[in-house]
Parts: sequence; structure tokens; C-alpha cells
Amino acid sequence: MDAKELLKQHLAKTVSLSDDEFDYFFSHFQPHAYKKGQVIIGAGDKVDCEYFVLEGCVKTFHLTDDLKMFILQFAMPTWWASDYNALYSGQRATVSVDCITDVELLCLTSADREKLCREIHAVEHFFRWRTNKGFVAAHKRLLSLMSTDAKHRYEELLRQYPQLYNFVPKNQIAAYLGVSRETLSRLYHAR
Amino acid sequence: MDAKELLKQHLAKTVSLSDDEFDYFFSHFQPHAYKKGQVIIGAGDKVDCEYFVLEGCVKTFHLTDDLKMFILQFAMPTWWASDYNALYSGQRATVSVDCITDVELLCLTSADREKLCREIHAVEHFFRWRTNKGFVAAHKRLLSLMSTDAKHRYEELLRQYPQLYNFVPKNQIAAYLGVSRETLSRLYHAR
DNA sequence: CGCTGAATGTGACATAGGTCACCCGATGCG
DNA sequence: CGCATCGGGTGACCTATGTCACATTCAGCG
Repeated sequence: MDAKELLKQHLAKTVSLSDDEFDYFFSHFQPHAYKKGQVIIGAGDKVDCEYFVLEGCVKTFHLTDDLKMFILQFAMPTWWASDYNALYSGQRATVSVDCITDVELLCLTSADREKLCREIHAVEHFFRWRTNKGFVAAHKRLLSLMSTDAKHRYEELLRQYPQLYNFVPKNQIAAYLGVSRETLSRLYHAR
Repeated sequence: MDAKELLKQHLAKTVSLSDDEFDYFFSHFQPHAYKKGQVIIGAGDKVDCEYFVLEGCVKTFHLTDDLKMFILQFAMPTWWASDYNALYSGQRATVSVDCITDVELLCLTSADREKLCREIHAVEHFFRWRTNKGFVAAHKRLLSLMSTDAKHRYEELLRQYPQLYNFVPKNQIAAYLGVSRETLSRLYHAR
């Protein structure tokens, strides 16, 4: 499926746009391709885009001062990624985005997003619901982090994204679960 | 300040509505008063409202099967609270809301929220931004939970909400930080 | 081929935090 | 008044997980 069709079907799950409206909407997106390992947003960058993943997988993560990595999200096709704090507040990035595999994505500037939201009510509706879902998902993850142990979270992750295990290095899975690489290794070798 | 003025000023931080529009918007809210300890949303309830806090403090929390409590949010005046997962998905509540103090709030049904969002573009814009902020805050908290220890999170909380310490029982502060009551006690008595 | 550097497994040990048991003091209520 | 209840503090001990050190495997590459 090409980029345009993928985005169109993604929108159609939440709102219905006329073909003209969608064409106009789509015209604001810039396609980009990245290689595995490339950095899309690095710590300290000015952030003015968000990204819609077409192909491959990116991760959004934070590096602490002592260089420990914590992963907020793995973004697969039809997922969105950016440092939303930086994007909305204008501050410099504290959350980075890079490529776990070769990646194709569409880039939308924040200015264009706001323009489209102003011009097309249905677009604003779409972005409201997208963020709603993210908000609910983040709260679920907060509860999961607080209330269950690493093993449980690990099984949860496997259930939700079995594919991840094929291509995401284990140290990154660990950084998503909030445990050390060693602990993760012990978990799924049934200690 | 009365309810209407408080909500009006809250909206005005994000969007500008005409007086007529705001009056119409406001007419969909139901005022309610609750006593300290009262339950607004209980586990298993059908959820069709969200709440705008005018006075007092509510908490949103989850109880695990073995009755451990984990607090997602303390909502003070001008904050919103509900079980957003249940509200958006139509499922039964897994997140409860109850009153830490006597509380006054405004209640908005999900049906009315969606109606208002359809009818007034600026209202949809407002709710998009409200959720944006919540989404970013949730991600910050995720990182804080994953990357820092209980003492650090405790100090963070104190900095952000010094008032909380005056009236929220310590076991609930602990349930917010994701540690046991005993550990919290040891933390701020410098162990 | 053999070298190098990821990614991964695993043992030994350290430690944050949980759990349990018990205490105290304030508050409310029959 | 006397008792129960609740919030809170603290000691003893337990456990999950982090940390460090080292071994192994495998892919890419000169």
C-alpha cells in the first residue's frame, strides 16, 4: 500500500474527509526515508515535526545524564512519533527518536498541523482522538509500571507486540520495560 | 470566584469563545457537591461523565485484585478527572475517582462533550490541547518512574504540589509515588 | 580466514524497597 | 469516659532487581 492510502485509511478509522479535503491534508506531509540506526530527533534539537511511520520501526526514548536509556514507545507503521513536549512547548528535545530498522515515514510540521486543525474541523477531531488514545495508553502503562513486576510487564509486552521480539535488541526491550538487560534475560529464561 | 467564571478563565487560557458561545457551553455542565471520602466513580461503574474540579481535591486511582491502591492523579481546582479509558471506550470503570476533601465540581457527559466539540470548533480545539497536556505529563511521569528512585520522585512531587502535603494522607502520597507507606515515611525522615 | 565489536547469557554480590509486626497518638463515637 | 479506628513511625527481615565481571556467539569486514 502506498503512503497516501495508508494515511487515508488511518484517518478513516476516526473521521471521514472528502477526497479533496484529504488531498489537501496529505499535501502537507513530506515523505522521508532513514537507515537503521539513524537519528531523527536528537537530544537538544529544536523540534518542529511529528512523524507518521509508514514502514519499519522507530523508538522514542530518553537518555539520562549517566547515559541510561528509557524507551517511551516503539512506533510501528501507522503510529505517530515525536517529542511532543518539545513540539508543543517549543523547548529543546529531551526525548529522542531514532530508527530500529530502515524506515519510511511522513513528516508533518507543527505549524501545518495547527493550520490544518484550524482549516478543517474534522482534522482537529482526528488529532484530538489520536491524543486521547495515547493518553489512555500512557495511563495504562503508568499503572502497569507501578503495580506489576518486571515479569508481568514482559509478558504483557509479548502479548501486545509479538513481532517486536524478532528485530528489537533485548537491551532495548529492557529499556522499555524499565529493567536492566540482565534482568530481562533472566526473566525469559525462566530464571 | 464562581463556577462559571472559573471555567471561563480556564478555557480562555487556550481558546477564545464569545460570551454567547461560552454561555451555551457552560449550560451543559451540572454542578455537584460531594463530601470527603465519597466515591464519584467506583470500579465496575458505567462511566459517562468527566469532572471539572472547582473546589477541593479528588484522586483518580486503581485498585489491584489484592487491594493495593495506585494513584494516577490528584485533581485540584481547574483540573479534570474521570476514567478516560472507560469514558472513551464504553467499558466499565477500572479507574476510580473519590474525594480527598469536600469537593465541588462540574459534570459534563461524554455525549455533551462530543456534541459541543461538533458544534463549536474552538471547543474541540480546547479539548485537544487539554489532552495534549495530559499526554505530555503522563510521559514525563513514565520517565520519572522508570529512571529515578523513590526519593527523587518524592522531591519532585513536593516541588510541584507543596500544598498536597497539608491534607493528603501519606499512604496516598505513597500510592502516587509507587512506593509503600513505610518507604515514604523513611524517605522524608532522612532514613 | 581471523579480527573486532555487537548482542546476549550468567554468576556473584550489593541494595532499594517491600512486607510484617508492632508501636504511638489523635480523633471520633457509644 | 473508654474503646475503636485511623494515620503514621520504625525495626527486622526478605526479595527483586541492579551492578559488575566475564564468557559466548555471530555478523561484518579487512
